[in-house]
Amino acid sequence: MKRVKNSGALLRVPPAVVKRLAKYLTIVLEFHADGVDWVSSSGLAKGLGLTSSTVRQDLTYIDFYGVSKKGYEISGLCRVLQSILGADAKWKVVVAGAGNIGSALALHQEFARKGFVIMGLYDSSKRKIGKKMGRLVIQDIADMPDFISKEGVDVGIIAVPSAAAQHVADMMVFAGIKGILNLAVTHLALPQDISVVDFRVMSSLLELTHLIKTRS
Amino acid sequence: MKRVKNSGALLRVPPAVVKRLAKYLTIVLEFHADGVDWVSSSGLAKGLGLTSSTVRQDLTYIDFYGVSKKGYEISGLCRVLQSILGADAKWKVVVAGAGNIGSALALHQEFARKGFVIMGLYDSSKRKIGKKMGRLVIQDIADMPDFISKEGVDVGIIAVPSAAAQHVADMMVFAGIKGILNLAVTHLALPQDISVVDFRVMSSLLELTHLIKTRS
DNA sequence: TAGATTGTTAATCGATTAACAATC
DNA sequence: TAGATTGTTAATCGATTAACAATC
Repeated sequence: MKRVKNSGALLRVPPAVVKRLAKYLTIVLEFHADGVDWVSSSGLAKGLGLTSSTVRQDLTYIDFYGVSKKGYEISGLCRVLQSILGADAKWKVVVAGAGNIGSALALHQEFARKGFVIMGLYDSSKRKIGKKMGRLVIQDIADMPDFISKEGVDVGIIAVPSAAAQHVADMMVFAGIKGILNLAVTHLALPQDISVVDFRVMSSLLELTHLIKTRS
Repeated sequence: MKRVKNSGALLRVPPAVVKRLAKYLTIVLEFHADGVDWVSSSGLAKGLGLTSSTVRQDLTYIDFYGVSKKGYEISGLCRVLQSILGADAKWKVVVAGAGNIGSALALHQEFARKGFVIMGLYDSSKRKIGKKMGRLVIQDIADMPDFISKEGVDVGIIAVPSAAAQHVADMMVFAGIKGILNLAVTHLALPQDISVVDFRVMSSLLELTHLIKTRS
């Protein structure tokens, strides 16, 4: 068992692995909270519905080593996973679209606990602007770009209707946003250096109904 | 160009393809609403950030044929995609967990428009039970299983805290649910014949922050 | 006809799994 | 020590892309 993985490079983590690293982090945080100190690759696998081989292969991409016969030390694993995912930093976030889902995310307690600070909630509807949502007041979306630039907001969550999504994304990018979580069904055409992750409940539901129709 | 694809079997659609079929459906419905009649594989690819080769390969799995030089006839493509995804049927849905996100999904207009009928919204908090959310009244989660069985509910959306998720899922399965959309961070251990799709905003956000940290 | 676009095959690329020496 | 579990390699499996004859 050599002390250097992948010739020490730790460069690009494959997309499929990144998706799972977030799962490892959540389960390992739970173990940590429960006072568990060590976990094996098969323990992680069982908790997440994976194979132990996949787990060990995945952990190959992070700068952390297990111990023969004991497994992985949980607090260290937490720290390294948080670091690689950026979960050890504070992220400034704005939400565009104060409909049911946008408002729910803006109020979502989990975000604050995990270092995502919701700085603003925006909408274009005169009827909504000025309304209080928890500790936030819904702002005019026309004021969003200045706020993003001035505060150095990192992440924009797009929860506006499909037809407005590209325009809102363009506003965010122009104002200097670094990444976008896109809840709208529209595909966003954006510059290469802007990170985008799509998050669509309707797509997931249709994936589910297809599975149901074809069983298993 | 033969008239039969994949020796006419049209059996299993690979998971990666299923995920994209939902995207094809949304964009094709938009085109349809805009009065467009035909779309080429490169037109679809451009709108979704894919290659035309991927699009043609994907459409190989559905029982629908394009026409040389014209592309794909949109209304027919809609119909076949809806059929394979189950979007042409009505689905009975319950939501467990009346927090911000559960309530937002229960009120989400898009669901009703797409054939997903929210039949009930459940919570275990005495403080919430009885409260009105739009046209729904929050019910005691203890009454959920009977309702699922009696009404033949197809899909359960789990939006309860992590610690309760497995228990709620077990209740749903016992009552005869067919599929679960899991918003909780916990991995659900369930029988093989129950379909599960995970849908986690925190995972997507961490995927995004990792991307931001590593640029591109 | 000429040109655009399909469906399909084959090649490439990436992800997962199996196997096992190293090791604590 | 004996046994459990790691990290790594190689084999398998699945997904994407490239190329092109068929065709309208």
